[in-house]
Amino acid sequence: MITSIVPDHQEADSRRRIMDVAAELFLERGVDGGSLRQIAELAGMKAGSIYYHFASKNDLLVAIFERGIAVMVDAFDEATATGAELSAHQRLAAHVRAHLGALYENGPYTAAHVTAFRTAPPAVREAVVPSRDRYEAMWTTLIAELVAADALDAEATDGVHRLLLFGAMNTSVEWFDLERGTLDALARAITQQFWSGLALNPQEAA
Amino acid sequence: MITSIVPDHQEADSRRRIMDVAAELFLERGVDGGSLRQIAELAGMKAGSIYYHFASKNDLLVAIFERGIAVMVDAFDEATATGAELSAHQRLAAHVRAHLGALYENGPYTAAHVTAFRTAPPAVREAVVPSRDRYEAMWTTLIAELVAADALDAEATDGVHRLLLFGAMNTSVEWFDLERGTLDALARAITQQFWSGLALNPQEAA
DNA sequence: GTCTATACCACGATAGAC
DNA sequence: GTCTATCGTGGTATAGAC
Repeated sequence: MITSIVPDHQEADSRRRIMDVAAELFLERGVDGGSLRQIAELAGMKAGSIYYHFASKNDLLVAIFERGIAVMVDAFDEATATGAELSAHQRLAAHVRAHLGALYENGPYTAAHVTAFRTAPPAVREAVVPSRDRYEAMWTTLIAELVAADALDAEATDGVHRLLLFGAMNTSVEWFDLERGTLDALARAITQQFWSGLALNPQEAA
Repeated sequence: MITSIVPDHQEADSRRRIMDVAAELFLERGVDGGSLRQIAELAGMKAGSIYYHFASKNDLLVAIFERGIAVMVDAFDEATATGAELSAHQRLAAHVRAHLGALYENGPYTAAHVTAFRTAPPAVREAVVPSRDRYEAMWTTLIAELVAADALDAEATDGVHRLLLFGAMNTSVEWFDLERGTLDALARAITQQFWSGLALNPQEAA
């Protein structure tokens, strides 16, 4: 095992370890349910030491939520970045899959953000709102493009259907288990429900 | 104004008032964010007095969640009870509207259950699981009937699509505002998305 | 049925040694 | 960078007067 030559990475490592265990705890027990004492214990230190890395619990929350949003944004960008020519349906499917990947395949940050945000202190919520809005705008743009390409009903542009899609994707953290199903299958189910619904004879919808 | 003849309803009234303000508080701030001191103040009494009506905060939580589930169950039953002959699409629409009614038109109980359940203590969650399961079973049966009537894709019977529908309906408490939109319109949007999707040319879905 | 008073504990946060 | 020790606050819950 080779020891790094640069001075020492303890600070960055510890900061990250705190965030990792804290995000997991907030995801499971909520903002108020996860205490700094528990976080410290899981991170292998004492509660007071956390304050070397974060000025307050609120600061730690903001850092975690911002990271959760950054993970979503990165996933969105990567889904777009495939050089291939994609159909409208394929584009939507790729972004749904990417969002689910952010929720389940890149640490607990996005899932913690989605579940714990609503009970965070107002100051924390306000701090991350701009980043949240930026991610939502990416989806608004995507859906507008699909509508403009004559792929989707213009009704989708009013935002409600985007929010319903978010609801379906995000609430999956309450019941989806990676060990009992694949993300690809879940993404297909969500995309299908959004795209063409489940009716055998859709025209029945008077 | 006539005063009741029976001894006095103070106990039942106070108990209900505590539950009302507590449900609202749990809905807004989460289980740990709503303290018995705040609840007592909103209910017009002191914290210690709550213990005359509930043995513990957990007991209060269970009572609130159970009531939230009962409100959903009642709404479901009433949606079914219309004597009229309904098409499959109309039946689904009626039940979606009823579920939204439980979330928004019958007090904060169902909304509190939907948002605060996940961070409640394990003992509380376990206590209400049977009631939750009973409500979910009602939906499972409904969807199975729609599938059997050749109205829905058999895929809907695996449960995933029911959970996605729940996610779309329940997450609306995060963004839907009764003063800026009607429940009827929201119910139509959700039903349409579930039933026939948003694609103009669904067959594109390869 | 509600009050006052209080026990006991866990919380977030700070100060200063090492 | 982490520790120990501690402060002040606010949490749930209980006892007993009224």
